[in-house]
Amino acid sequence: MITARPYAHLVERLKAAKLRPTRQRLALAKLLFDNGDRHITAEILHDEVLAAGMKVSLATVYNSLHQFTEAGLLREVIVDSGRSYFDTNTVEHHHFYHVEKGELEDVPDGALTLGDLPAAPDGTTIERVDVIIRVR
Amino acid sequence: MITARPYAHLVERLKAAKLRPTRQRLALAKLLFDNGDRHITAEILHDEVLAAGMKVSLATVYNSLHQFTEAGLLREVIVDSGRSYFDTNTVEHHHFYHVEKGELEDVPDGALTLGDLPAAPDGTTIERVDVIIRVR
DNA sequence: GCCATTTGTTAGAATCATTCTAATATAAAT
DNA sequence: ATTTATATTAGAATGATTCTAACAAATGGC
Repeated sequence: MITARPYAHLVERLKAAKLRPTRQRLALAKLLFDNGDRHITAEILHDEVLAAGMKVSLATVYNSLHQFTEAGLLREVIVDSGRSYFDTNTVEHHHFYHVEKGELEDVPDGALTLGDLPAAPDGTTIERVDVIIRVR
Repeated sequence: MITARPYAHLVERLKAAKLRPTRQRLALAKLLFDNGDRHITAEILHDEVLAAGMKVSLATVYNSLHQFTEAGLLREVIVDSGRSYFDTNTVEHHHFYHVEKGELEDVPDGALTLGDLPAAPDGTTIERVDVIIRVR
């Protein structure tokens, strides 16, 4: 809930993830988590945080995105060998990737059903399954 | 077929793709297409071509991989935001990706069936669908 | 509470994968 | 064979990402 103290819930969220609620992380968390579902790159988030008038280096944006991902607050989506996307929707789901615009979009829940998965190779375990539908 | 003139079939293959059969491209084509199905990165292919005693720059390896892909001789597989993999099997199929080893493996034909695809977003067309099964 | 020590965080500099472009080589035309 | 056009190569430049040294915050002893 967003109250009179607009960072209180973000402070709690970061603490719960065992990350100190620093000025930089709070600025990033606000952009990420107070704006509905988002698919974002480090570069774009960095531009946004600067546009909001806060000084955070690009390296810190990268560090934070990875820490948030590790903590389960974000999910990394790999669709482009050249830049990483991060998704604020951490529930297992799939994606459309608009190749030309470089934009990601969720496949609506239940719109895609994956049959039985094949057995994982010798001595390996399945960690995650991603379906990427490339559109133009 | 590999005959007494070990490059003849590769020369034909490159010509058919409207690419001049240069020394560099032949060396790369030999490593790629005369060794069964392969999943390879630019870096690895470069190491291999050097190990074979031929001088080809890494930039040329990249150029050639992209030209081969454009010509339909290779298929790019995106599993890692940081490096590109190229697959000599150009038939539509899916992959296991061993996250730790950084190795790709084909999902056996028919072992994975994808149900009906969701409709592509407003004014877009599906170009390609990839399923990546990340294993550990 | 205050200082010392440890632990966590930040961001400038370095690295690595990839692409760009100027130089080189091959092909086509005369 | 020489010129002109086109294709190819690879060194240098770029862009995304990571590393590490400087910095800041927390903890423990007094």
